[in-house]
Amino acid sequence: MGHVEADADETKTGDQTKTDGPTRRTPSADTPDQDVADTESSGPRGRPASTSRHELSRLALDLFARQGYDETTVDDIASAAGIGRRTFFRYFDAKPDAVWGEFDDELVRLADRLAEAPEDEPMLDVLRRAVMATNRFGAGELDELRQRMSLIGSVPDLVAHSAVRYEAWCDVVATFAAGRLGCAPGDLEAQTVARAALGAAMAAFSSWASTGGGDLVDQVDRAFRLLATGLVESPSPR
Amino acid sequence: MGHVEADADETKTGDQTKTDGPTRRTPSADTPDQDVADTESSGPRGRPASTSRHELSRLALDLFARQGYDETTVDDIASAAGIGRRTFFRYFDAKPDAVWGEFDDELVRLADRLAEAPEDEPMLDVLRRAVMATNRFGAGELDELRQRMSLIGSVPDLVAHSAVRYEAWCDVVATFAAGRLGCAPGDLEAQTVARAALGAAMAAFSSWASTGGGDLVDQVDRAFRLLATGLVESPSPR
DNA sequence: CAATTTACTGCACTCGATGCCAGAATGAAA
DNA sequence: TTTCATTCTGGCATCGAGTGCAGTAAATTG
Repeated sequence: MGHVEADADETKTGDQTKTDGPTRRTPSADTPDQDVADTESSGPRGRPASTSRHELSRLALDLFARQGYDETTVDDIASAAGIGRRTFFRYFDAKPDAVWGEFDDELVRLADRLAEAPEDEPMLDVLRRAVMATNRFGAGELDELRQRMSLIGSVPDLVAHSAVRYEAWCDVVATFAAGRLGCAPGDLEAQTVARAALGAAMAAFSSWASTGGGDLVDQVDRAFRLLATGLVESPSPR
Repeated sequence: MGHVEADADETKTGDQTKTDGPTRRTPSADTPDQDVADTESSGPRGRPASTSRHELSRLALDLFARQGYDETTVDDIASAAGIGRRTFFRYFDAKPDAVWGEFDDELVRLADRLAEAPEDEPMLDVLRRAVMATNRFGAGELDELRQRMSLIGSVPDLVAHSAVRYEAWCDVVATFAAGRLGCAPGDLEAQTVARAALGAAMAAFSSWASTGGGDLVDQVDRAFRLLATGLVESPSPR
């Protein structure tokens, strides 16, 4: 059970996954753009957050790179950030989450792109383009991304945790595929498409993160083209 | 006594993954076939194990089904089995491992089948048949398997842990694919094949475990055929 | 200043996991 | 029988992740 929640009625009130910080919007500690407020000068109401999710993430990543993931305790991260251990868990549900930047945001973007695609564009083309599009990063972010992906692929604890994230990704794709195929997201066809697509994306990431082999988006492109040709090298590719 | 192999510098110190019990061979507690020993009756040397991996697994599975995975502590399992908590961890590296029966054995069988396949049989056909073959279970085992897979797919902790197991599966397939494709197992092509195949297998399991939809082997068959046709329904050529 | 709102954090606790080590149960050699 | 080597057992202590609770700190508004 579990996987695909086909319905739309959102009965669950729970605050789902922590997306930003203690409440929801980053107060100002990270992004210096608070001019977008209402007409009047009205900062957020209560005590301002002492750090930000992104700040913590960067800090943690740094420690992981230096002394290893398992050798870095949450206490280490917290005290390095000048906050209490308990506060760390207000920003992240779990230690591994610090490695997954704003993954949830990317999920939403992916879903949007899939939904926007013209109906007559072949399913796998839509998927390929959408995944490519959601993985275009600026040169500045690329290094950090590579670091994240490398960790995620090598540290057992992170490999394990990644499954939960990837399953969410899968759900998005399965929902899209189900729409195209005219079946339920949980059906074999939609699930196969979704999980195979996930496989292609993971292969691209894996190969990109380990060997410095070229452009990430290009790897995604190649992996998905392989998928579309039944995993046989096509005679006349690009 | 198998291959004792005294000398030869044994660089691999780690006892790899616990495959059977405290040492390596099941003493006798579970499988009543010890006639394979030498001519003489020579039971194992030290104190006999008080239970077996399989016994513990069944017991744990039972508790999980009754009170839920998270609600069942290792202490619960241990005391239900009449052993100490510490002893549980002699049989299993971690709590989730109790749900994964003899997965490692299946991995070996898969690798064997892949290696035995004739060179001229198409790669995906070999994969499809091999996965199907390693998933034929007797009626007696099917219920337990369904229970396992259902847990693995629904309990977050188990979903997470599954990634580690599946990665081992992927490695086997990637090695095979690399041989067929003439590339390294870590290359994009082999990785894509391996992870897409894993996706197909997972989709089959998922769909089989959730909906009582028919035969497991048949689901595997269909998922892999979808893969081979570029994820396009192929009953009638377009 | 008081009230309100929001964030921080220490404390206590549960549970998974691990190292250490004494002890128990067995077969074999002396 | 005694002794020894071998192998499994399991209590104890310890660490780290994660959580509920309760109290505190900092900001805005009136």
